[in-house]
Amino acid sequence: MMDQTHAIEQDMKLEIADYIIGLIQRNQMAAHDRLPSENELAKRFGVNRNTVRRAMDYLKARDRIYAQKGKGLFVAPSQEQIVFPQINNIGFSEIFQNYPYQYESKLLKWSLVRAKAELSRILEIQEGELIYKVKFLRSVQEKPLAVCISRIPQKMVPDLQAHLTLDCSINHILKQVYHYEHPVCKFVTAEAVMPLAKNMKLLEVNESVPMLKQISRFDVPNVGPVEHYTVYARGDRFKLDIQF
Amino acid sequence: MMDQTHAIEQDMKLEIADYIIGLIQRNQMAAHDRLPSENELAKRFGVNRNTVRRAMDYLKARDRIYAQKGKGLFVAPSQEQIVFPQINNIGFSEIFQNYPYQYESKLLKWSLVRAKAELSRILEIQEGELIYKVKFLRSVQEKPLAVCISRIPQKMVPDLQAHLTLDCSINHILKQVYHYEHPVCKFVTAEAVMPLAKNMKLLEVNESVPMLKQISRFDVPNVGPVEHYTVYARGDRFKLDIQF
DNA sequence: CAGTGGTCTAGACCACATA
DNA sequence: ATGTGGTCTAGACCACTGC
Repeated sequence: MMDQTHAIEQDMKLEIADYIIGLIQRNQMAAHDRLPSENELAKRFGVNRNTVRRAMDYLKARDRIYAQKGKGLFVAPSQEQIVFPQINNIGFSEIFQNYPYQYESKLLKWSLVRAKAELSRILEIQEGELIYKVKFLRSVQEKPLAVCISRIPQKMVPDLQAHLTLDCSINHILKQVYHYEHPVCKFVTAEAVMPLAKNMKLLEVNESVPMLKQISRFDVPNVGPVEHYTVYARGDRFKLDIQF
Repeated sequence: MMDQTHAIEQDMKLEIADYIIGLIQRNQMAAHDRLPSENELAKRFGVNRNTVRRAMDYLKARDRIYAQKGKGLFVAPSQEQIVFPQINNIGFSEIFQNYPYQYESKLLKWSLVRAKAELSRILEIQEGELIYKVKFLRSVQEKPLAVCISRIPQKMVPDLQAHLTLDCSINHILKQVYHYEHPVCKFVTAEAVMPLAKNMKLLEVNESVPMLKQISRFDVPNVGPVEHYTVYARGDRFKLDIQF
């Protein structure tokens, strides 16, 4: 079962994980095949089930396997990642108009808050000014993909809440209701982070799936900054693409 | 110690983690302050030390605390992240010429391999053609930041190994030795992943620190694709910045 | 009902740091 | 020598699945 001359890993977890990865890479197991149960693996490797569990957690975080409670562990399929082109004048809703994926955007909540230092700097407003904060859940193919938070100065969109519907698009509202030009992205930052507890449930991920966090600012031409936009996208389903 | 009327978290780990986050956010603990030991926290919360450990793992992955073996747990400072501007004609070495950071690039290994399907498609060569694969470790302020892998068709850089030194720059070699124009980035993809076991030691991170994985292609003007470039950057220290 | 993954307790040994 | 975090064993209970 195990290599007879395996290197002293001194970390049973990685040893077990490597063994499973080897099985998958050598095509001895295909996508959605069921792995031996945790108890079975513990017996075979002569370790405690807790050690097996840590190895499985490692593999889940790296998207090699997935678990179904009561059923078992399964080999994860090669992920079909959503490639998201980062273009400076286009948003989620517009991207997916040209994609063959079933796409859905759901309004989660909105609130009126006061701008703190960092936010007021980026939006070029005074600290303490009122800001609409609107949170969306974006899903593709019925599976959640990203949590997005728009922050827009109230003075630019008075009475915004009157136009927020369950499946509204901010860009659409800015154009149709407030008659702004199409906002343009001035910058994006992207970083890898671990999910916040509150987003784990929304995005249906466990705590070990990495997220791509993006912060951007959108301006209306000849008007100025209109939107501070934060995206937490599932790392296993989302890939940013920048063309030059 | 604990909230008297705390919500039933049904997950002691998150409850403990939230408590520590609260301490930090309310400024009751400052950066580099020492937390109570794991045994102490276990006593206070009336849970087993294993549960405390899982809570601490959660906080470490999110960069709220760090551990020192034999010493204790400490509040992590607000991370000074390296902001890396994604511009289409500039590489690591050139970026850091204009930064006040102490920067170092170290050649880890090189090898000559055959191109597989995906790689040959991107570099627009035949499958099986020989490719130089060169691996670097980039460090900033004495701390490792990213592992970078360059893949360059052998026919474009014959005898490359003769010019590889411990602190060489690929762009510099392409220009000075092979007299190419400065390569230009045609595209970049960025995604969040968990670290590979082999990169964990190099980058001095544990398995729960997310990585920003970037793949890009560089072309020499009027010549064509020259380099396939993969970067695994520490999520806690690296942020991508795109200006429009 | 038995088997599965998810969470937790209890206790052990190690390597490392500090006094 | 004591205390720390890091790893592991042994065993428990739960919620869920499928027979």
